[in-house]
Amino acid sequence: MTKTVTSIEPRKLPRQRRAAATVDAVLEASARILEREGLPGFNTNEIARLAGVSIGSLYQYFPTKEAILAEIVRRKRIRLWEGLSAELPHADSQPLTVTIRRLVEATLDHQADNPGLARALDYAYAALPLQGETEDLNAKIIQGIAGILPDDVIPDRITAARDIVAIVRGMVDGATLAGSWRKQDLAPRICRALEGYLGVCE
Amino acid sequence: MTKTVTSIEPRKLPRQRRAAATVDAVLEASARILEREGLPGFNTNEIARLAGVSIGSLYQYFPTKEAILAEIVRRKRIRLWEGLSAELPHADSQPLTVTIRRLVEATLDHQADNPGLARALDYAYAALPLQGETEDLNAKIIQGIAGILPDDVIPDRITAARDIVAIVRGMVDGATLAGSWRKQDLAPRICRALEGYLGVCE
Amino acid sequence: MTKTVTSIEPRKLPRQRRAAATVDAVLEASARILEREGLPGFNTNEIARLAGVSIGSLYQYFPTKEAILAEIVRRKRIRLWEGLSAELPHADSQPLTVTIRRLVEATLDHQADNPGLARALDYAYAALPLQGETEDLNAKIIQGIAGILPDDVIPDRITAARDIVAIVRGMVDGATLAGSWRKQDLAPRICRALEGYLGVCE
Amino acid sequence: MTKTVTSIEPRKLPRQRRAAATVDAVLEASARILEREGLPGFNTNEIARLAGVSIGSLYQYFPTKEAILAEIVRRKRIRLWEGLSAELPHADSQPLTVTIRRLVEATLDHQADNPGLARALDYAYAALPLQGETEDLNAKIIQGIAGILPDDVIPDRITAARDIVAIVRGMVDGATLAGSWRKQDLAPRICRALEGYLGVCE
DNA sequence: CATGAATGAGCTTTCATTCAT
DNA sequence: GATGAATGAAAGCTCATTCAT
Repeated sequence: MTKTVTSIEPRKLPRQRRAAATVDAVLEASARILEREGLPGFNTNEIARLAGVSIGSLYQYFPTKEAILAEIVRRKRIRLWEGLSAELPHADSQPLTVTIRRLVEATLDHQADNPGLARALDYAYAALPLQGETEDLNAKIIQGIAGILPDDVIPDRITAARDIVAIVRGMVDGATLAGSWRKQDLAPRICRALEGYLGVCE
Repeated sequence: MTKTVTSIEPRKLPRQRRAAATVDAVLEASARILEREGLPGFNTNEIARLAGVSIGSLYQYFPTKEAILAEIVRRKRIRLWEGLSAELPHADSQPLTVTIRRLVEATLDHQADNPGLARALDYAYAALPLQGETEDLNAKIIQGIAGILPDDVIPDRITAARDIVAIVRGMVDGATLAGSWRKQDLAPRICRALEGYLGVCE
Repeated sequence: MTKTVTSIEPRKLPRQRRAAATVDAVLEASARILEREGLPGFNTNEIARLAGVSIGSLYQYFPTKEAILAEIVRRKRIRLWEGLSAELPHADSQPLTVTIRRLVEATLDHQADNPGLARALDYAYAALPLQGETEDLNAKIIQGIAGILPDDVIPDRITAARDIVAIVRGMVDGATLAGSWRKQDLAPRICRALEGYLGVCE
Repeated sequence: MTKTVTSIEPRKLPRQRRAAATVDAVLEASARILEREGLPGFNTNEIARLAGVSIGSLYQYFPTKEAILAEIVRRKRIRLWEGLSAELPHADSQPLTVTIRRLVEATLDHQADNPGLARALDYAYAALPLQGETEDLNAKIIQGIAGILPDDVIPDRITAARDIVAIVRGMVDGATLAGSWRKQDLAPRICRALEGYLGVCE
């Protein structure tokens, strides 16, 4: 009758510790499935099964399966932002290339845990009507990167920041797809591309 | 994903013109759906409807829905390879940066028609048990690019070629996601990154 | 992605005879279930099972279970209107009480086949976002009845027509609920109420 | 519908005031939901939420959701009977039409508070394995009405009483469905029908 | 007693695929 | 060959009810 508008926001916050464990289990199982099976294998029954949780419990906390996806993205973004923002304050006191390298390494550290996951999320991401906080985090990341760029050389720093993110994402996804990678191999290659893009190759 | 292995090859070659038209209609409809709705909206009933073809006819030419995807990828790769291979012969007689720019522009021309499609295919691609010809084309593209790289500066030319493809892919996808792009804006940015990566910034 | 707005209209018209049989089977099974189990027992799995049809076939023709309900209502209304409209032309040439009696009898004939069904439909009816044709039929029925009422005595003929329908409906539902009824018993009682309402008791 | 027979009686009498408040809150919330969403929206989780009571508490006092429904019906019947029985003693000392009018007005007063509720209850009513007290009240109401009917004119006073109830119910439901109504408009129309039915139009 | 997390049967609906016409 | 009706496994999700805390 009165069709409730299904949002993508988590349904209710877990008040008891037991509930938080359930939510975590669901998210972890989801991430694993996403990584192993990709988007096509991402279904709530399988998630619940792997999480060792009843399907009903899953839906206590997430109104739709997209909401699970959105929460994974949100949590990932939070952690990525934590990693990046730790580096930004030092940008003033060191050469740009060093800051860049630090940011790339932070990103690779962040991806290293579950490399396949990022690809699936990157793709799913676009399809999601992304909610406030995650969008804010994205903006923050872009702004943060834009902030370290020298405004005398870079005409449009926001576009540049977006390009930087795109380059890193593209290269990490590519490397992941081709097999596995080690930070010490991949990071320098990414940095070369970024430095070239920024015109700071010496 | 883990499914019973069915051939992904097109079921039978369309000998008659009518049949070829059917196949084309299916592929075009599929591409449109993929572009508009992404992988989740990609279903055979809808494809048949949009193609103006009965579902039965669709299955005359494609044994599974993955086969449709594979054929789209195959055709796209063919065209991309056509675009790229036309530039490669001139690589010897011109500076590397010129060749790079030509290749980037050829790629952007190729993507310009249906910008959203590439993202979906890139993602779907990995899930597919890729068949011979398409894999060959991928290899050819990588080899072709590797071939123009100076082997005195680049230690591992195959990896470099892969990175180049990844950078281009990443930046085009990023630009597509952010909105629309114009070749004359995007190409120089991509080239800067590539040149930096290759260490040829002057 | 693009959530198709689910209407209540039948999904596609059956083109082959086989398909029409499927649709009829679904509607018949639905009516039987509605009659026997009421609204709570009205579920698509049970309907398909009783209809001897796969659940998929059911959804080929009806986008939602409400659409089935709507179609049942629509078909019932058509038949009721057929029954009533056959009597209306004679209204001029006979006393009002005779016309009333004829209409009541036509209604009882119409209800006699599946007495329980009407109650469920009457209730479900209100919850349905009723579509054009059925609403039109309702209006026609009200208008038709209003048309036979003497406008010199009845101030608001539309309200009167609605009251008449309500009285008949109420008494038939009541009689059905109390057990079973015979037309020759029930019709005179209904007519007495209607005549009293219209002020034509002699 | 065909279910394992569970008692429908309230689970335990609320001895403390707090408990009575819980029961009342549940019943009020249920009524509101029933009125706004109808039978399909009537679910215990939602009821508990709207009542501001935990689902566990709800099940302390009502063994099943049907029990809630039954209790609502029971309380409504009690109040209706209170309204009606206040009028019955005067039946001897006044004309039948006056008594009828009084009873109709009492009924309308009773319905006025929550007009939509009655329809849902009337329908749900039939599905319920009605328990002793409510059935008694129904009988009392019928008997009470039958008692005021002149046995010289009305052959079967029980049937007549049932018809009267059915007419009133039908007309009130109809008026409610058509929009809202005012007692001073609706009561006379109902009375006309009843008087006609009873053959007391002057 | 109250709470609310958890359960899972069961409902609605989709969609890849087959097969009679 | 083409058609589209039919299929049914499987996915998404709800909700009555229980039970540990």
